[in-house]
Formats: sequence, C-alpha cells, structure tokens
Amino acid sequence: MIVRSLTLRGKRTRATLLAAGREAFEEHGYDAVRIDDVCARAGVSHGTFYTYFDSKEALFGEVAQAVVGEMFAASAVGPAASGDPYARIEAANRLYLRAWAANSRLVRMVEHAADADPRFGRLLLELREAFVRRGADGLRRLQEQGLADPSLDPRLTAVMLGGMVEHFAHVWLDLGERAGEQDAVDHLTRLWARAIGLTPTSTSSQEGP
Amino acid sequence: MIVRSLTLRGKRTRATLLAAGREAFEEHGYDAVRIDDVCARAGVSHGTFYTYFDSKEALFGEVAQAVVGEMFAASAVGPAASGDPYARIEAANRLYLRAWAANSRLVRMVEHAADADPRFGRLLLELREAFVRRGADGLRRLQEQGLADPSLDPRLTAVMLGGMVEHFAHVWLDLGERAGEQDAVDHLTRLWARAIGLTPTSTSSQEGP
Amino acid sequence: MIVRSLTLRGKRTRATLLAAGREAFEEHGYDAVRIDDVCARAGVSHGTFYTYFDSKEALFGEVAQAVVGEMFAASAVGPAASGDPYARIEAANRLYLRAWAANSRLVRMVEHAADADPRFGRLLLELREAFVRRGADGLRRLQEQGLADPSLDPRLTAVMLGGMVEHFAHVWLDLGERAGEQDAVDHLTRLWARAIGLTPTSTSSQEGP
Amino acid sequence: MIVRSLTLRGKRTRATLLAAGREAFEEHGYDAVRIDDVCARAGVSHGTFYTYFDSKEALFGEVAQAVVGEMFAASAVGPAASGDPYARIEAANRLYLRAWAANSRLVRMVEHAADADPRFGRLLLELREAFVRRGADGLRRLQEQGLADPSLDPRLTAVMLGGMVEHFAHVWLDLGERAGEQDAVDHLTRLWARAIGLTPTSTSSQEGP
DNA sequence: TATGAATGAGAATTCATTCAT
DNA sequence: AATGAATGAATTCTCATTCAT
Repeated sequence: MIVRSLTLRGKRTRATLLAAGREAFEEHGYDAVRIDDVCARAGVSHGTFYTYFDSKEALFGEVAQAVVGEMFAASAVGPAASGDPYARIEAANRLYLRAWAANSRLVRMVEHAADADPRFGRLLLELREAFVRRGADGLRRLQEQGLADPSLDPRLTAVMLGGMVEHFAHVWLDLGERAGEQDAVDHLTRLWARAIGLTPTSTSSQEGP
Repeated sequence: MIVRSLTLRGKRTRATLLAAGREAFEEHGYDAVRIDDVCARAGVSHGTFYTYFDSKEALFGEVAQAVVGEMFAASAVGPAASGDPYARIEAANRLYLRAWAANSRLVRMVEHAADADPRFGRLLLELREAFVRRGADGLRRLQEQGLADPSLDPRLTAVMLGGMVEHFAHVWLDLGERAGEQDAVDHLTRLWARAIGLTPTSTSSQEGP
Repeated sequence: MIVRSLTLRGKRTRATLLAAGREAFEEHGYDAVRIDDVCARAGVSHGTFYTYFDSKEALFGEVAQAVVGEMFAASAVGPAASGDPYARIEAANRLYLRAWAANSRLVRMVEHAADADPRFGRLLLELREAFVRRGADGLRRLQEQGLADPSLDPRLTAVMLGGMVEHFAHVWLDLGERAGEQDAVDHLTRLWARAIGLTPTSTSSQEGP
Repeated sequence: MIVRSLTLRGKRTRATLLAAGREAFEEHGYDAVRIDDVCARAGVSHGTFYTYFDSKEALFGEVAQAVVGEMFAASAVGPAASGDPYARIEAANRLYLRAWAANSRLVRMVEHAADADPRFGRLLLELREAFVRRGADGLRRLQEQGLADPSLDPRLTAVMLGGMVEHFAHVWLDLGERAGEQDAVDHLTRLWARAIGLTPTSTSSQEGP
C-alpha cells in the first residue's frame, strides 16, 4: 500500500476503487466479493488495488467508516425543525427509516464483521452511542420540562425506543414486513410518545379525536 | 449422506456431530469453523461427517432449526401465567431476554446466513411470525377488552414493540449495554404497556397513580 | 498438515513427496521449485502436499535434515580402518570428497538457507561440530602419542584443515577445478599430514624417502 | 535504462543508487531486497531506478563486481613486504581475513547467485583464479629456491591452502567459531608453511628451532 | 531526468468434499 | 459405519517492471 500523499490521479483512482468496493459489497456481501470484482468494476488491474489498500478487509473498513458517518449525518433532525416534541420525534423516526433504507445492507455487514473484528464493533458502538445520547438528551429535556415521565431512565429508554425504530427499519426494509411509510412512522411515533408519557401540547399533531 | 434409517449407533454419532457443530459454530462463527474442527470435537473422522450431513451448510441448517425452536419454546408465557396483562407482558419480556441470552450468537449467525440463503430467511420469518402473531393476538384481546388503544394496528404494533425487546436483548447481551435485568425488564414492560395505552387493572403491578 | 500417525499408504505418499522434493531442489534450487513441481513429480495433487507438509520451507527442512545426516554418516571412517594415522586421514579425505560429490548442491542450499533462517544454521552447526570434534579428537590422540606437533590447538587446527578439505570439495566438484581424485586425495592428505607435523611411522604409506 | 553518457547529476544519482543497493543487499539479502527499498534508501522514486539499471539483477551484478574487486585489492601483499616467505604468507593470511570480514555477506551472496547465473560464476572464478595464481606463483618460487617441497603441484596446493584460509574466514567470521585474530593467523600460517615443507630461513619469524 | 501510477505474471495455501478401503 | 488419503477449485497478495506525465 502506498504511503506518500497522492497526486490528483491517485486520489481519483482510490476514490473509484472505494466506490466500486462499496457497490460490490452492497450487491454481493463481504464473502462473495473478490478483489478482482472490485478491480474490474473500477477498471483497474488488481495490482493497483494493493497500491491503495492493504487488503479486502482494509477496503471494507473504509467503506464501513463512510457508511456509518452517513447514517449519522443523514438521521440528524436539524435544529430548525419544529419545536414541537412530537413532531421532532416523528421527523427523527422518518429520517432514520430513510437513512436505513439507503444503507441497511452495509450496516448489517458491519454488524456481522463486528462479530469477528472488534475494530468494527467499536465503529458501531460509536454510532450507536451518538444515537443513544441524542435520544437520551431529548428525553431528559422533556422530563425537565415536565412533558415526559420523570421516572424513566433516559439512557435505558433511549436505547430501547431507539432500538425499536432501528429494528423495525430492518424488519420493514430488509425482511419485507408490509407497511406504508406513513403508517410506519405514525405508529413508531405514537408508540414512542406514549411510552415516555409525552404530554401533548396544544400544537401537537398527535392522533387527534 | 445415507438415506436409510439409522441404527442406534448411527443416531448417536449423528447427535454427537450435531452437538459438536453447534458448539463450534457458537464459539468460532460459521466461516471459521472447519469440518475438521467439528469432527475432532465429535471424535470422528472427516469421512464420517458426510455420512450424516450433506454439507457444512446442511449441518448449520439443523443447528439453526434447533436454536429457533428453542427460542420459541423458551419464550412462551405459559397459559398458567397470571391473567394480569401487565404481568403477562413482563413475564414475556423476561423470558425473551433469557432465551436470547442463551442463543444470541447463533441467532445472529442465522440472521447473517439469511442474507445469503433464503432458506434461513424463511426459518427466521417463521420464528418472527410466531412471535408477532402472539403479540398481535395479545394486543387484539386487550383492545377487545377495552384495555388498550383500539386505534393501533395490532400487527404493526406487535412488530415494533417485539422488535424493541429483541433489539434491546442484542444490545444488552451482545454489545454490552449496561443494565440490571430487573431494570431492563421493568423499563421494557413499562414502555410497552404505556405505548399501547394499557389501562391498569386493579391487580396491575404498574407504577400506580 | 496431518497430525495423526500415518497409515502405510500415507507413509508411502509422504516418502514419495520427500524424495520428489529432494530431487526438485537438487535440480532447480530452492527458489525455482514450485510446490506444484514437487507434486507433479510425485504424482499427487498439490492439496495432498499440504496433507503432509506445512510449507515448502518445511519440506526443505526435512530434506536438509536428511542430507546432513547422510553427509555425516557417509564420511565416517569405520573403526576397522587401518590404524595407520596417515591412512586414516587419507581415507577420511576420500570419503568426504565422495560424500560431498553426492550432496554438494543441497548442502550449499542449506548453507544459503542458513543465512535467512537460524534453524538451518543450527543444523549446519551440528554437522560441522561433529566433523570438527572428530578431527580434533584424532589430532589430540596423535599429539598424545607424540606423532603430531603438540603446540597446535586441536580444535582450531581441525577447523582449518577440515575446512581445507570441505572447501576443496566445493571448488573441485562444483566450480570445476580440474584434478584427478587420486591426485586430490594425495595432496589433501600430504598437506594435512605435514601441516600437523605427522611423524611417519614405519607402516606409513607416505611419499617415501 | 539510458544509454547516452550521464550528466554530473545523473552520475551522482547512479552512484547513490549503487551504494544504497549494496547496503540493502548486505543487510537483507538478495531476495528480501525490493527495488523500493533501494529507492527509498537512495531517496529517489521507483521509476528513476530503471533509468540507471536494467533490473535488480543488473544492480546486483555491479555490486558484486565492486565487491570482488575490493576483495582482491585488499588482500594483495604489497611488494614492499618483507622478503621472508613465512612473513609474506602470514601477511597474506591476515589481509585475507580482514578483507573477508568486510565483505563476507556479499561474497556469499555472489556465491549463491552463481548457482543460478553463470555470469556470477565467472566473476567468482576470476577472483579465485587471481588468488590461486598468486598462491601458485609464490609456491613455485619457493620450490625453485629449494625452500618448499618440489613434489607438490603448485596450483593444486594453492587451491587447497587458499581454500583453507577462505573457508576458515567464513567459519570464523560468519559462523562464529571462536578464536582470536592472532591465534587464527598464527595457526593458518604455521599449517600452511609446514604443509608446503617451508624450510625456515635465518630471518624467519617461525616457531624457532 | 524524475516521478509515481499502473500493470499482471506468478505462487502459496485452504478446506469442503469424494471415494477407495 | 467408519476411516483418512486424495482432490482441486478458488483466492489472495507481492513486486519487478513499464510508461505517461
């Protein structure tokens, strides 16, 4: 693997290889991907692959890193979002479902890789931690505002309800559980809101009469 | 692989191999297990393996079948359980957590195998379906009794809340999220109960007024 | 590589592979030999090779061991040899030349391998040590009998004169220095004998008056 | 590789590469040296290497040539040396030991390379020939002066005794045979002198009456 | 002259599976 | 039923060398 800083051409080749690898992993799964597949897709010889990556695993490592980064970025509810708690939860759930739709296969591959290689486990842990903290902070705020059940442990609750959304995304998008997006988001949000004892405010878009 | 029915000795050898395979898969993961490992553990030669199983995959198929069966059996709340809805949910959650603790690695392996082989997908689907149906039936009954929000789709809700428990089991037991069992079961149950709008009955052990 | 003790058939295959490897190394040198060459020569598939040997290096290790053993055995002057010191030296020199003729290429390969792998260095050291000790013991005996210069260090002298023979064997047999065997043995022996100040006994076959 | 004569800058780069190659070969051995290592050491890029050398082998060829030249030059007993035959032999032995100490690894590499490539064989032959001729001429002169056994074949004797020194140098310096330089030179010289029947002259520094 | 990206021939090794005994 | 020797497809990775810039 190359060490020195790359020229423009080198950077391009590396990026091509990375993209090709991502596609290949997504399509065929880690085991089924051969270095030569990636190279063919990228249009370079397999010697070139080793100019930029140490091994198939190293390539996957970079793909995983990218995917995890995207997952997190994609599911962040902007600060501009409505101040209404219910609406924020709803927006977060919708975003997560969509982010998952775009990356589910790869994320599951990272999860599997984590079984064998702690490096991937750490990557996943960081991602999960970010989500959990985000959820726990949100809940804590609601509790402080008297809008949510103060007896719930914020972290544990965030882990559980976040897990509900994550797991549903998997079941829905990967395992083919049938549901419309609107229905799915609605149910997830209602369950979440009610679970934490969210007190509807006047602007709430909750289930109505 | 032989077809005719087995002698007693044959049955024993087969069972030994199956147990050895299960242990090996559990310890090292699918890819890392070599047929030789299994045979060494079972104390038979390579050739013998193929007397009883068509392939490594076939062995794993049987292991998976067994695990899935155990998972389902282990997590069924007996009919003798208290009639109190909250208590039933609590019992189910506790049982599921424990069943998962006993089988998580193998279940995850089955999940991963399902990515590549639809046969395992089907197996998993059956398991999930049984859980979902059980959960949905329970909810429907509560709705009919006027004890749960009637506007919730029973199946979708069961998928989501069941997923919450399943996912938490994974996070807690495999990924090391710290929590005590009592706390975990309590939170899962409270979140679940409140999410479906479970109206406390007089015998409820819920958090009270 | 196989661990359990081999059946007759297994032993035969292993021996065939070992012989094939020895020939291949002898003919083409370590680097140029491919595992497949050895297998083709032995008439087995290359998978079979790995049933019996861990690697090309391991195979070479066994070949080296064998060659070194043969070298030592082949150059031992039997105790039955004439008691005449000069004749014994002469016999040893002749035997060494012949042993070298049979194994020079492989011995040189071991020498080269020793540069990279201390294991081979040790092997060679043992061989050399045996030769040196044999030579030193012989000289010491002659010194004690008053037949050789007592001021010479037996070990150092044995190393030097033994080296003379070893090196000449190489130059003569490998590098093509022209000489007849009789002449070669004669000169080596006369130089050796005179170098240690060997006093001719009455039965000496030395160069006469 | 370029053909036209080099600019000053070109010469410098070439020399740097040659020196880097020599060091690299000396440290790691032929096989283990990658062109990249040499280039990194020389501070130039891969491509540049091929501006000056046709191949790795060509580089080694030049290194070998240089080493062999140095070996010969370094071990020549100047004409100014004492006219005493014993002293001349002693001086030559000491010089040879020292020259070998400086170059043993590379010389052995050349020897090994000679097994596969006759070009290196020829190089070595020339070196050896020069030594042998020098030794044979010396012996012939002594024989003519009546100072050495006239029945010895000068060339054969030179090959053998020269080999004794060369081989001892290897054993002592590369294989770790323990001896002090003075002892080593003393023994080599005494054995050599007595082997050829060198008659001490009055000025001899030999071991006395 | 120098650079460094690209090439691809080449070899080692693993392990599920078959089959003769 | 059991054995274990034999098979060979499959894949990774290295590094000397070429060549466009």
